[in-house]
Amino acid sequence: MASGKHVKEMETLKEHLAKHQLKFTRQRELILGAFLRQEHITAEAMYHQLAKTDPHLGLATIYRTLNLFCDAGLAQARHFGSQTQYDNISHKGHHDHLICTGCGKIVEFENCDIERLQEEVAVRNGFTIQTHRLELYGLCSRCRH
Amino acid sequence: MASGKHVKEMETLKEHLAKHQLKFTRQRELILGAFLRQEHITAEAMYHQLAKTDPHLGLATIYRTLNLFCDAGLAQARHFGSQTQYDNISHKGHHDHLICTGCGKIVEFENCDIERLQEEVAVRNGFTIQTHRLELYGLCSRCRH
DNA sequence: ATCATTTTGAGACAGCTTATCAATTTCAAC
DNA sequence: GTTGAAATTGATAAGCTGTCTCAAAATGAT
Repeated sequence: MASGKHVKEMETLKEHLAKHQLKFTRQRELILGAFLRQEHITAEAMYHQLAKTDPHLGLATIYRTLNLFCDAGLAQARHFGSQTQYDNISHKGHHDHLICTGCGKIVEFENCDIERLQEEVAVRNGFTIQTHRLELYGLCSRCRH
Repeated sequence: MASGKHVKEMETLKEHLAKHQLKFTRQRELILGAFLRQEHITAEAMYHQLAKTDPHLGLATIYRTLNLFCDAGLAQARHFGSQTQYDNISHKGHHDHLICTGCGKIVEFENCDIERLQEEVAVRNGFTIQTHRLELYGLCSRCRH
């Protein structure tokens, strides 16, 4: 099928399936391919996205499969607002947000020093970080008057 | 009423109410008092807690009021699992969270260095920080096996 | 090809949160 | 202190996400 792009992840999935007596299906292959193209996505969004090419792919199957990816260590569920975001673990370059409470403007940033300190905090508490979320709320220069 | 314990927060609430043509009610005062005694709580938990002394306080009112506190900057909503936790902002400065994606355990921490770096990022982008949210997701020592 | 086992799809169902609306409360103006 | 427009409340209905159910289909070892 589709090029040798996501071979490593496909292998990870197959290993997980084998280890748990689960089967490799057309749907699981399809959903993994679509998932790996995203940085993060909701089940609903993927449902609509895949409906174009696969109208009969059920929403329940997508939920089940994304949760399977979490078990296999390929994805990570994050609850955001009222929905669950499934983050692509293999996708690096995490970006954090500065959010203006006045006008809603969002500025993305990255800061290695902060990430390093986060790692220290985690280790000190016996945690292994998978992902994180950092949002700074405040007023941008325009809104501060 | 209840001692001069949460005067500052009560003032913050009253200012917010005045600014938005909202009214100061018995329920809002009651819920704020109960809320400030917690570090974080769910609407459901507060409902049961307050039911002992106020059996006719509606769940919808608690949700509405906790969301109001978020608008007023007294609370911050955090979605975990299928529920929403309302964090008490005023509680000892600001605490961030280490969240175990395996068992749901939450460890709170504070780190001045991270806060300082956040401030730097904000200044560099012309922002004045009002509050922030930092959540580290990963596996705790037990769940890592 | 056979067949036990797993998976799928569609919809029913369940948990958490918000919307609805008549009755009540607040509060500013008398 | 009354009055009355506007906001709030409580009870419940409705909405949204996500999971469960189960008959039909697909998988994969033999």
